[in-house]
Amino acid sequence: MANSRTSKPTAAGRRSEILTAAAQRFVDQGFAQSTLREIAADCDIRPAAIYYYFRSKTDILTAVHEEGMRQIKNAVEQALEPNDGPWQRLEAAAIAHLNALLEGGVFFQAVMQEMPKEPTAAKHIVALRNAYENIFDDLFGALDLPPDCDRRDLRLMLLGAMNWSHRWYQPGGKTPEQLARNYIRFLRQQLESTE
Amino acid sequence: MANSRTSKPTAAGRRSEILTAAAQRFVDQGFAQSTLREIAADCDIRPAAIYYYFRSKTDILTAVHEEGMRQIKNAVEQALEPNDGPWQRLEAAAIAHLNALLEGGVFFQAVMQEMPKEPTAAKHIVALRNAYENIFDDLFGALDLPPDCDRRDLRLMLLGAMNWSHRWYQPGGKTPEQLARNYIRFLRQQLESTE
DNA sequence: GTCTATATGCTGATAGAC
DNA sequence: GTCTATCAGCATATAGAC
Repeated sequence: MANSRTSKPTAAGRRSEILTAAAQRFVDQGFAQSTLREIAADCDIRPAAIYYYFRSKTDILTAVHEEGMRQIKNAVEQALEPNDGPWQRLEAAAIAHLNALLEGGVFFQAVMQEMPKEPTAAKHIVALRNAYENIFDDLFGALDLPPDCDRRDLRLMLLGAMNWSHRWYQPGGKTPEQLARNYIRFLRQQLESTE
Repeated sequence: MANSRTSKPTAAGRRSEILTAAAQRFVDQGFAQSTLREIAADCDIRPAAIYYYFRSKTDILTAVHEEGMRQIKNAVEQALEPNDGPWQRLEAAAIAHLNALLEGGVFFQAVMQEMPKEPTAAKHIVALRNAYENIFDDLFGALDLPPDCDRRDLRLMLLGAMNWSHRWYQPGGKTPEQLARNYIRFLRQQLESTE
């Protein structure tokens, strides 16, 4: 990584270099097991230099979450075609979500692994996450479903199944896209049996 | 907890007292953030005394997993009535699983939160978990499903949705039983559309 | 503005007392 | 057999150099 031997690696890209290294460590080892020393070593700087760019270790995790949520929101919104049907739109969102989680950048993967424990940071992150999940709320709201069918439970089921998949996913089997299509298909029977 | 002021609290129950305190801490704070000092304080013993009962901190986590897997296997197997239909049996297993995860003892909750990272311990735990998940493999295998329906994906979807639920679950809303019934119902349309 | 030498406290674990 | 005083090292973070 880090083709940082070009001109001045300082200042501009350094902060994002630290952020990427941290996100990778958090994904691989978890937050608590990742030390500032390791992260600094990954960036060829001294541990204490990190404190010029971030106020604390928790601050780094918070920044990782912000970047991860920004990326996934973009990815899903770009995948949505306004003229598609509601099920197609939901499927497109699910594919984008699962692709980002299983094969995308480390930031969103880090998001799904561990939240900041510190209360104020946690509250901030939860708000970001809710804003993202609202996208899925709208997508489920647009479906034509039987009245006894709890859309919230449906959404929780789909997102839960997808989010949990990064615990067992191994590249080489089904692709994220195939997996997402299947998950959607399983739920879609619900609709088709009423028509 | 710990009505340990009866006669000799030593030796016999002490190991399980440590194990329970550790499991609780792991659930509340995660493995790395939980210190032996805290666990010892919970049991009114000195930190180093733990080493009489366990070889290392990782050993404690491994023991917690073993106990958790033992408990969930028992709970699910006892919930299965041999004479019920395949969907009823699957539903009963899902209810038992989700009940244990969301309202049951701390051991199974700890299991779902964090695996041992040390390779040999991890391998051992993965084997235990596979043995448990085979129960669900059998339950899905007994269903009468369309041939193009991948049972493995179905199982992964159901277990993923359930396992993820302990990230957002708050007592007071839907009960684990209601939730499990809904998850099963969403999948079950699959069968009914073929009959 | 950018980074470093260094402090302070806490960690898991050991060697050995009762 | 049961438990404790204590170690050696690493954690994050600060005060201050360039």
